[in-house]
Order: sequence, then structure tokens, then C-alpha cells
Amino acid sequence: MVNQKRVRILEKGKEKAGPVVYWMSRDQRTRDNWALLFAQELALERREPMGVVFCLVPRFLDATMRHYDFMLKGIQEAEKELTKKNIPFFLLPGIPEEEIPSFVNRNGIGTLVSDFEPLRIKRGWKKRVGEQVDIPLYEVDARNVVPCWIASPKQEYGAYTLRPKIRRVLPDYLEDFPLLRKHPISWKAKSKETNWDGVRKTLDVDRSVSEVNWIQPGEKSAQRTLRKFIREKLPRYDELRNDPPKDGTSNLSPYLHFGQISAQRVALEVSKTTGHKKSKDALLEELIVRRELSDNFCFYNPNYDNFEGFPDWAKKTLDDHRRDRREYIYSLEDFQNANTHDRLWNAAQREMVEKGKMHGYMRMYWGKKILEWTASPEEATKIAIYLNDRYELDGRDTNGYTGVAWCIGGVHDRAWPTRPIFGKIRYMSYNGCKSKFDVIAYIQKNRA
DNA sequence: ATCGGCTCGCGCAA
DNA sequence: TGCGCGAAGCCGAT
Repeated sequence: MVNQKRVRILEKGKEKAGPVVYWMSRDQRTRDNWALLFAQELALERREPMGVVFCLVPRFLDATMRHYDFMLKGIQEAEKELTKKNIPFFLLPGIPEEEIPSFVNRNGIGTLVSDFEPLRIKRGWKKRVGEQVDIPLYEVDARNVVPCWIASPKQEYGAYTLRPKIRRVLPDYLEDFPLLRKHPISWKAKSKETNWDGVRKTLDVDRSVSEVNWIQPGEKSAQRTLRKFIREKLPRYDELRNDPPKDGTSNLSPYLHFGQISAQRVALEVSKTTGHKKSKDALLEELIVRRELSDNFCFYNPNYDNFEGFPDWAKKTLDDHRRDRREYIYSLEDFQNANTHDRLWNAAQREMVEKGKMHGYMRMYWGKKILEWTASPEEATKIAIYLNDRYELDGRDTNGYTGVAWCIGGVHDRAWPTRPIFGKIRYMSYNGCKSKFDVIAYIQKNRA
């Protein structure tokens, strides 16, 4: 049984006979997916068939072919897995508020289940879909271990205020997943396999940012990466994760972003291992507390991606320093082309452009410097989000918006000694990096 | 190498 | 109302 606290009703609608459909969006996987499991539970109870739909919009924020490619390969794998479970998959190119209601009507669907997403575009989709269908629309938080609305009913001030709330209820939610069953009731019409090449042609995205080859998309690759991480990197994770030139991080974030792996699965597998307590604690802190804090911020703060969303003390101090002299002011193009005076910053930017992933520690330095080298915090926020969303495989994620808000707007942070431009926002420096890790090695690794 | 001061406001104890 | 403490620091003194 899926814990009912993971489920909310978005639109009550009228209970109706007919297939149960999972509208897959944020959680693009067939294993360990509470939304999919909940849909199957409803379908079994009612002795109905079930199906999965994915609505593919022709463009989304600043996503490029790099992102669509990673995503589509993952969904293609999901289609195969679902077919084996007697669950048909339907890819609907177009806009959800048109495609989903039309699909519901054409196929006499009885119930719609969606996955949880705090970002405004997708909330808008769901709101309008809900208004246009007369059947129940559920939402399941398949993303977080503790459902976002259970963890806290309000925007949290920092990790330290969310942490105890999560810790209190974590044992109730950190449970193992049931397996998805081969569905006993078949969909009436025989479904056709998606024409994936045809689907690619419907996209209206920037194809100049290309695919990356250091990481393979899909949930099987995600599981492999997790096993390899636990075997090879977890033991020294605490020691190496903040050392950018060393390869000490999990590399799971693209999978987590597209929902090709569940954070709860990662937490379960890591918890099962013995020893390495400090490393495990560090990973679980990042995977659960900090990730859920990002969802909390974006869910409860409608201005999660702009200046207005920053705390009052941060807005005030940034306002007080608007007229401070800037030694360097760079344009979006300068930043994009890694054309600053700072070799370390340029190396981080190149890492992101070429690999679609920047080391977690460097993301902080990178964001802080964008604030320092632009004319205003608004401009800095815009540029940081644009670059992050365009190049990082895990862009357009609550983690990204929250990270930028931390760097530039003091979100989830505290005041620090006043200095030019930053005011009381925490500062980071080249010398600080130099004292913590081998900056030359990192620059060499990401040279032009 | 390590330490203290810098600085704000939440949340809890009282 | 007081107090402890926080998402990843910096800088200068020792």
C-alpha cells in the first residue's frame, strides 16, 4: 500500500469507471516510483486497465537538445519496461492542457494520477488540466522521501529548521518499495510503439548544445552508477566531495533531475552499507535534507527564481550596495564564452558547457562571482539561471534555483561581514579555493 | 594549522 | 525576552 500521505487530490472530479492513467512528468522511471505504484493500486482495486502518458512540449525553459536527448532516451527505456508489465505507454507531443484532456476524453479515462512538481510552469499545466477534466486528478510526491507538504507546511528558513522536521518522520517514509506488477487487466486497444525519430522532429529546441558522452541516460544506467558509486566512492565521499579536481562526487544528479532514479532508492542502498558513517551522513544530508529544502523553497516561494524571493535582510543589504563600484562587469556573452580574467572561474564555466555538469563546490564560487561581476543582483540572477538551465543536465531543477538564490540572495544562509557589492551576503574568493584544493589541477582538467 | 570575530533572525525555552 | 546556532567563508592574528 502506498502511504496515503504521499498523495493529494488536486481536483476532486467525479469518480468514473475507466482506465487509471499516470501522467508521467517529473519522475521518468518505472522502478521505485510512488506515483506509478499508486496508479496501479487504484487500477487493481477497481479492476481497471492502466496506462502511462508523457506529454512532450516542443520547448521548455532553456532546455536544449542535450536535455531532450537525455530525457527521451530515458523515456524510451521506460516505454519498454512498461510494455513488459502490460502497461501501455503513450507519448503525446504538444501542450498538456490540450493533449491530456483530449486523451482523457478519447479513451474514457476514469482517474488521472500525476507526480509532484513545485515549479510554476508545471503547476500551471496541472491547474489547467484539472479545470478541463471532470475526473479526479491526484498528485503523488514521488520525488521526496518525506512528501514536501508533510515535511513542512511553510517556507523554511534554513536547513537547520527543516532538518528536525524531516528527521522526526523519516522512519515512517524511508521504507522499501513494492515492485511494479505485471498488470492483470489489459488496455482495450493495442498500443503502438512510439516513433521516436518522428517525435524528435516535432521539437523546437536549440540543437547547438550537444549531447554528452560521459554519462549514459536511463534508469538501468542510473542503477549501475549508484552501485559503482557505493563500491568505489562512498568510502571517501566525506573527504573528497568538496575537492573539485578529484572525482569524488556521485554523478547521480542528472539521473535524479530527470527522475531516472529515486532519491529514496539511493538513500536505502546507502543506508544498507556498513561503516563509513561520516560519508554516509554527508550523502544522506545532501540527498534528503538539502534536496527537500530546495523543493520546499520553490514550492512555498513563488519568486524562487528572482530577487523578490530573497529574504528581507538580503534584499536590503544588496540594495545598500547597488551603487558600489564594480571592478569587472561582464556581459552574458563574456560569461557564456568563459571570457573573464579569472582562470578558475573560466574553468568551471567550461566544465559546465562541455560536460553538462559542474562540480558542486565550484557551483558556489561560480554563482558568487557572477554577482560580483555584473551591474545588479537582478542581472546576476538572470545570467546564472540562464547558463545553469541551458548547459547543466540538471538545470531547470529546484536545486538549481535554490542554489542560485543561496549564492546571490542569501537564501538559507546568514549574514556575514559587510563588503563591497555583496553587503552581508557571504563572499567567496580565489584565495579561499587555493587554500582548500589544487586550483591549478582543476584549471588543467578544464582547459580551453 | 587553528581560532575568533564578523552578523542576522528563527525557533524554542522561559 | 533571551539564547543558541546555522548549506559548503574570509581574514588577520597567533
